[in-house]
Amino acid sequence: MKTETRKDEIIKTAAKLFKEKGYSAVTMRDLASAMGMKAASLYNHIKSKQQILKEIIITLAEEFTSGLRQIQQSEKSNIKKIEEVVKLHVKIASQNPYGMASLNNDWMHLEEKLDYYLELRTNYEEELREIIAEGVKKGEIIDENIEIMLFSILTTLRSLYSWIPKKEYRNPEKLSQQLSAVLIQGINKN
Amino acid sequence: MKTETRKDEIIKTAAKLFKEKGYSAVTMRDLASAMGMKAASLYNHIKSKQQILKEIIITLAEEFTSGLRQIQQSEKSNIKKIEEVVKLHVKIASQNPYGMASLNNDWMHLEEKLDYYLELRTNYEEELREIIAEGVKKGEIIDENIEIMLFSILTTLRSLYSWIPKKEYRNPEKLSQQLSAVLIQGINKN
DNA sequence: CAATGAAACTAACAAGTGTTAGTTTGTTTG
DNA sequence: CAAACAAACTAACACTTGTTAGTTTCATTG
Repeated sequence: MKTETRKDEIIKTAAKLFKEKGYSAVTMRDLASAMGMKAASLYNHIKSKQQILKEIIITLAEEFTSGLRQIQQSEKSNIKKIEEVVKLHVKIASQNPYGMASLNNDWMHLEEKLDYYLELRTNYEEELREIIAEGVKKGEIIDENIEIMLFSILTTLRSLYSWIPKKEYRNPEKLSQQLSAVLIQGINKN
Repeated sequence: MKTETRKDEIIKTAAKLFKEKGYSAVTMRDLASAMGMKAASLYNHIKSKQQILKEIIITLAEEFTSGLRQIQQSEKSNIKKIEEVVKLHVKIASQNPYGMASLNNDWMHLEEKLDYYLELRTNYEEELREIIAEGVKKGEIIDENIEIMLFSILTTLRSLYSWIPKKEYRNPEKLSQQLSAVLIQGINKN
């Protein structure tokens, strides 16, 4: 684990600002001012505003993708896999709630990397859908509309970033467990 | 029901654009071009860009507030009240998915009306919390963490606008019922 | 000590921003 | 027909945007 570079600090600060006002509403002068420097100085460390967004979003999207792949390959029940997915989201959202806001709200402002992002996102949804479908087939999960179960779970997990900052939710283990309870009771037969 | 004015058309078009790129990224020239006119001509009908956002968001927020108040005042069980809340969200999101995107993603760009919006939002959450708490007390709802149940339900309902446009979900009655099933099985004791 | 390099600066740019003023066009109405 | 009106237009404004070029500052290193 290397020490944090100036570039890392800029990206972290940018993520915080993006969360508050959104990518488009944050100017390079806003960002510079939050860093205690002039806008032009930012360009000693980063290539463009666009690159900052790209690094925030793509890094996170790839974390989700590789996290889910690992869960998928494990030999657990499908219900257990969903519990692991909950843990994955809680973990990533706890580590980087600001970045998660950009991922959720500003992905459409990706330019060159937009297609790549959408591919990751689509694959992620498809793999999670697969887990649920498998669970239904094996009788672990109730036979309710799969799309609705998928999106109910996913949208709840996706908005975690917005309430994780509240102090009640600072303990990731406890949060994951309670969240799993609420989300899974709803789809767990018996 | 009056016929749609030019102003209404502008607001509707704006909502569509705001959904795609967010309030800050949409310029008055973008909006004008989507309306087939020049930017300056918009000002014959609206006062400012800010006013468009305000009308979109505040109208919707007040619809939610008055909808929930009616549910609150009815003499139903708390589980039934939650089912009504689901219906309310499905109904509003079906009628105006574009506006809902602005409500969810661009409320922070409200200026004078920001405090009023936050008040409505806080009250809404508080009343829903009350319904859940009441349900727990009366044994209708499992004794799990109330905040987690609240936010799990609310965030799912809040993102309805993003998947309602898909054709599988165009039937509000069916969607409400399936959604209630998934969300409520999770908190319904027995 | 001289040279290097990281990290800040000032000044400026071309393009785009929301908005205003004043004008034109064409339809409706007294 | 004249007057009034809705709804578009052109031209321009003051300001903000992301970014580049070139320069200065100062601690580290050969």
